[in-house]
Amino acid sequence: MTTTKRPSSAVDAPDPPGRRRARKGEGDLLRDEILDAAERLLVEKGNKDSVTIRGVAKAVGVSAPSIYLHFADKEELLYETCRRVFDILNQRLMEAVGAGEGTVVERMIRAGRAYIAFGLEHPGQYVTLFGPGPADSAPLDLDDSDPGVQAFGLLVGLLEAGVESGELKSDTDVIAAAVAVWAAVHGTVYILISKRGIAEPVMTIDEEAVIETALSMMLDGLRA
Amino acid sequence: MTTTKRPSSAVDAPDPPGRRRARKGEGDLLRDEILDAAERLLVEKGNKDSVTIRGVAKAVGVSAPSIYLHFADKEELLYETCRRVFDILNQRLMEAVGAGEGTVVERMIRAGRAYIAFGLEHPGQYVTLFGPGPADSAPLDLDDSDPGVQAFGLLVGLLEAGVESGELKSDTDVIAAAVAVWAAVHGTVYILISKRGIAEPVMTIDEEAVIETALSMMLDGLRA
DNA sequence: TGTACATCAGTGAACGCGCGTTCACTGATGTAC
DNA sequence: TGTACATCAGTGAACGCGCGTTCACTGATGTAC
Repeated sequence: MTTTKRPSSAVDAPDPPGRRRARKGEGDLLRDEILDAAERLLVEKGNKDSVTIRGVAKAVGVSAPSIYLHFADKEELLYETCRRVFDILNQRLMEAVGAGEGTVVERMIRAGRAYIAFGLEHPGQYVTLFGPGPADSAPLDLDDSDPGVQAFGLLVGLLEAGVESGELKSDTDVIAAAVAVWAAVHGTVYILISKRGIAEPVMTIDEEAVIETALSMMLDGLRA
Repeated sequence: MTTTKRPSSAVDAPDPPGRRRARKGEGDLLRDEILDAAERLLVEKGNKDSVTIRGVAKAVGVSAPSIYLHFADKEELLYETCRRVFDILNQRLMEAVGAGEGTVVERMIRAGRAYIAFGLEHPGQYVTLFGPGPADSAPLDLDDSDPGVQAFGLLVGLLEAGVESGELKSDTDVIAAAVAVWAAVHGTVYILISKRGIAEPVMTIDEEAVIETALSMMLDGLRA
């Protein structure tokens, strides 16, 4: 079956060293490989600045300028990488909230758990999404298609439903509460990520217990 | 009074362009100026990597190699900068907890408020202290002199006192609860910092309302 | 008080490095005739 | 079916830049005699 005319390169060799060049219509194949590699490196380094165009190219097994065939510049590459990840998070949140009905409180717990689980599974991507952006970044003009805006809207909607149904305190400022809830789950993810491997020698942290405490704190404070 | 022999330089000119050289015993003066400048730049850039040795030197009005007269390398400079900031945070927390007695819950509220206020006042330093460290950073071996360990101990002690006095739930896992509480206040600081200037066009966030909601959520969840 | 000297704070030039990006190119792939 | 050609994916070399850090130095300050 090895009917390739290509000389010595192993036929099905893993991509990185010596990949097959894409056929004519298949330019987007490399694009996806680049995004995969960028995401992988992001997880590994846990830091936007440590992901370099040259590093991504090397990971894919391609020359650095090839990246520019698919992305205008480094910023666009990182933006697309993050967007893909964010879309997955959003999908998970929507599944958690939507699937099976239950009370608003139950749905919020499910959403919170899904959010935290996602963060702990994808620490590198998470930090990139929600970590401190470079201070010089122009205040992005968000619109409704932005996945962050969508996720936040989901949360606000949930809180509004809870207030209406009487499950949550009637005097809740839903925007402020949404930010506070987001802050609580975000903080939990963040602290657990940061402290992995740092706190270990000093104390062991029961991640499950922290998550349960955080979630129940959150809801006891909101419930009517 | 302008008895200086120095020729044209303005006598009391602001430091940056053309500072007076330190006298013999006063080498530490520059050290402090360097730390001040590093802290200032950290706040401005909000990012460790954007603070450069050359930038700090320029801000002080001194050549880059001068930095090495006072710090072994960039890492040490940044570490010392952070430590100074962390000591201030710790002091504020201890003041908040200690001054005036009150119930454990009241003291925790004061501490939480002090923590959040500190973070919002010093966003650049805060992010540097608690932001994602470089992934390659060796798992620091912390000891009891570390200000982070001290602050965490303060929180754990407070929670233990609350459990003992009956103010907090008797089955509280104090370590997990301490992490969760820390996560909540950290998350609040972090989200409010990140969203300043980003969310603005889309929605205005009432920072005070968020803080109050977060603190009360936290405590309603812990209270017996 | 005057002078020679050690000490100390700070400098200018240079190093090697990795970065993002550009440019002119190569050579395989598909298409028109 | 065979050949000439356009298109497209990808490359190698080079650019200018800012970085952390080192090195041999300068010149003011204080001290010993």
